[in-house]
Amino acid sequence: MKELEKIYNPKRVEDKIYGMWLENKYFHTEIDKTKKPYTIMMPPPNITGQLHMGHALDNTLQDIFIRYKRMAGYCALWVPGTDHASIATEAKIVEAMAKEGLTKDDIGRDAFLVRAWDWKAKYAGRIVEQLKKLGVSCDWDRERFTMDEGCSEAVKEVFVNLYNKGLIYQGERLINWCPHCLTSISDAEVEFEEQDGSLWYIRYPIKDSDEYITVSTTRPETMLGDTGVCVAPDDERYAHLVGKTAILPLVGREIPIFADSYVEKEFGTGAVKMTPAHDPNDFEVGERHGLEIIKIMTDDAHMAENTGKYAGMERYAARKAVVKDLEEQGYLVKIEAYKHNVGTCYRCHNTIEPMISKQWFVKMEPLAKPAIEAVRSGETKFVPERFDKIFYHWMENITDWCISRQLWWGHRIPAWYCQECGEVIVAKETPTVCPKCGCTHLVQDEDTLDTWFSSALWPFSTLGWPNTDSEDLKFFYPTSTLVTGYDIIFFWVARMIFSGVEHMGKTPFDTVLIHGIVRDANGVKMSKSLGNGIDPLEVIDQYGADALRFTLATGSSAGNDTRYSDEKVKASRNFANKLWNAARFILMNVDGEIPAGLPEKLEQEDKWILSALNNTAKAATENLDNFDQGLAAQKAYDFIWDQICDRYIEIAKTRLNSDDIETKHNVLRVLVYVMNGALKLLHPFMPFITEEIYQALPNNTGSIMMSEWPAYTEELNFEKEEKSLDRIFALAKEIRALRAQLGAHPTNRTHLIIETEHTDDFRQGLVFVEKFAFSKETQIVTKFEGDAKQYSQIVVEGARAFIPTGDLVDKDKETARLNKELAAVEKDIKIISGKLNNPGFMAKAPQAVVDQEKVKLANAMDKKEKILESLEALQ
RNA sequence: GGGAGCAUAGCUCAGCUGGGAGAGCAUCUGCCUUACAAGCAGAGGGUCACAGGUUCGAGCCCUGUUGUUCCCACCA
Repeated sequence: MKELEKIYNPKRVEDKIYGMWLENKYFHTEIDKTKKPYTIMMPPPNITGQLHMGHALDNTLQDIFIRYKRMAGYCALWVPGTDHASIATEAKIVEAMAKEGLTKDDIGRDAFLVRAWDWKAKYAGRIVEQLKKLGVSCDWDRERFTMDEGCSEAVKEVFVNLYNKGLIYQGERLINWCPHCLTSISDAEVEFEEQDGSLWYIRYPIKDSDEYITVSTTRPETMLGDTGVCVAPDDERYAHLVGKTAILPLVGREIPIFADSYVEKEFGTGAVKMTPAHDPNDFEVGERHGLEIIKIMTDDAHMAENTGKYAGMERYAARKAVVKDLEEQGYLVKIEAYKHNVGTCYRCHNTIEPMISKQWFVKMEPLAKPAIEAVRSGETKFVPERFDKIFYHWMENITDWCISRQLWWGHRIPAWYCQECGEVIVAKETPTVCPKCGCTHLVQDEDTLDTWFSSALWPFSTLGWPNTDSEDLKFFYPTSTLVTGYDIIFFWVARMIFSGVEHMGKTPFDTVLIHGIVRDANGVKMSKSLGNGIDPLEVIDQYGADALRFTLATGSSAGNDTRYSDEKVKASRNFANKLWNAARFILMNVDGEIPAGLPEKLEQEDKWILSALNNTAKAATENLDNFDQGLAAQKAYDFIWDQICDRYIEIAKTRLNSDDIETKHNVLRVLVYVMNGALKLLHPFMPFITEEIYQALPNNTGSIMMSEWPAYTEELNFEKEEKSLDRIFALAKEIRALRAQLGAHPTNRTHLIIETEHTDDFRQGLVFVEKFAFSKETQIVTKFEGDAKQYSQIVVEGARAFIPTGDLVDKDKETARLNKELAAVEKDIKIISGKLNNPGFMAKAPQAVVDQEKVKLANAMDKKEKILESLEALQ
């Protein structure tokens, strides 16, 4: 006999088991052409990151599917890795350097990169270790990093490729500039925030006239860069001014007044100041009308030297100063309070500054089109489906992607400039001579690429691309399932899809499983700044990884947010403990060797539980195939708790107490078989405890994670036994309810007569009828012949039970109970006969439904009659 | 301005292609029934947001309304 602790202790078990899995290389996958591939690429966490609930959810889901598929016979590969996260990491390093009183410029690019790689070495491992605590079964031997050699090779290949096709270009355009991170960012990286601002009305004098034209703006300081005033073409108020010249106050610059349909007459004064260097719309209008572009701000959002007395002022200080001067000089007409949206940097949340700047861009339209087509054709499916709309909308309205970043940490742009002739050379290998002028004065572009540029290639760069001969690439690409949150559909999912289509000719995954975000118990998004985040590692420490995983898996459904609460984890922890004790019970009864496999002779209750397991396996498998992991987990939970623990184990006790060794062994063998099946169904959700128990059960060899998934089999389908046992349970349940209402103590065992056509079934189940119904000297008859007046009666489908009233106590309570039952059954009868008397129902409802209703009615009538009998007997 | 999700028991949520509303937690009652009190046996509790419609039949399908969350756009 094996003694297990009374309370399951995940801490004792989890690290030990994870180590065992690693040691045995169970996570490692090699190509096995006898199997079908099932591939998942882990969304690489940032190396600066700490494991948070979002990671826990995302990786739990992936682990569930990869473990399921591995057991179900697929060649299951899960590739992990980390992302260099250029902007986030660089910010952290700069921050750390600031504490030493150093800046990037102080130490220079090379020394900075040394620090960055040190950082990577130190912190990439941290999040990996944290992931392991969750129990993830990814192939760590294949762990990748977005800046490792292979990924870097892929980045260069793609850049050169797209450049040669004219899909990457360099241009002077208006971009989003983050004055804090000191880099450009893409449109997708701008987050708009509603802010209380003002609308300033400023009048600009018209040249050679006493007239003014009044403009309105939310950013008065940008007037220093104004190069025009625009009005609506059909605006009669200003028609006479179009073509004239305005004089820019404070600056004195002469700027044209012109018309463009961009302007809406109704807003403000209907006249708009144009600052093409600092406003995206103005830039576009300016391009149409050939406006001069005057950049008036520095990279750190201070006023540039060309702004005269304002030069060097921070942008908001300059705003104040400009407004003050305008007011003093009589140009300020009025100020209105105004709510508007302000773009902020998604990393640091500082207000971005639109600026004209020379950057590298990816031309999106030619890439977006085939990607849209691929998804439309069903090559990649979103789960839930509705997310394809978000994808389409974004892809259909996509703007060119600004990919250059003024950062040092990242993939340096493979472009060189000839210092002699100005030639631009884009190449994978560092060029030594200028192909145009032959000189050797070549300088590489200082900028690096958007971090998402490399993650866009993740599904194939991790499989060996650009080496197209890679066997891994051929076997595992396209991957199967991408599991990720809806918050990065634009940043990542869409870009992986068009990259896959462009470079591989195939979308990178079969299915994109989208999940929501994890909120706190109050439904508030967990965030660092709010401090309401819950550390998964602490939860694991307290309740175990299995409990956390189970909570996340059951609490979330595709596309929806989920709330985390300790109560839920506690419930999962309790479930783990329940399972533990069920296993403990089995092991307590194992004394020495028992034969492996199922016994030849199965009792009806054995068939019942085996059939239930069989059905559970079928249903749970279907759920997993539909990505309804929560439903699958729930089914395993219900099966273990309700069927195994509450019923079968109770039933088994009688045979376990038998002196006959074969009787005892037979039931043990069924118990072990059923427990094994249940453990397997639960394993993807609770890998640790299922492994621990699996290893302890007799005759099990190897690891549960490499065992075979329980598939449905006709051999274990026993409908008759299921029905028969369900009838017994139903009857016992009613008897218990009666007893509870009458306040019968468990020690007060009653006599019981069961009237049924299924006498054999009940006789076979007699011992556990008595156990569940707290009866004694139970008789089973086909026809009750006693005096009904002396008995309480319980009626279920196919059986009726008689308990001598003398054995129980309270007549009034029982009368009340029966009256209540009577009312319920009468209500049923009314509803059902209503249906059956409805000609429409009889004519149009399917025959099966009609038959079902007829059976229900007959049962209900029968029950009513018997209740009336019982009531009468009580009087 | 455009779009999407959600609204079911006190709380958190299930509810498959329409066929008499479920779970966990919480509450109440009774139990230390020798695997488990992190447990066992019971009980109470819901006009499935509202209003129409389709249907023999609607939590589920359609239309509208309200509330709520989110995404996109960004009129200076």
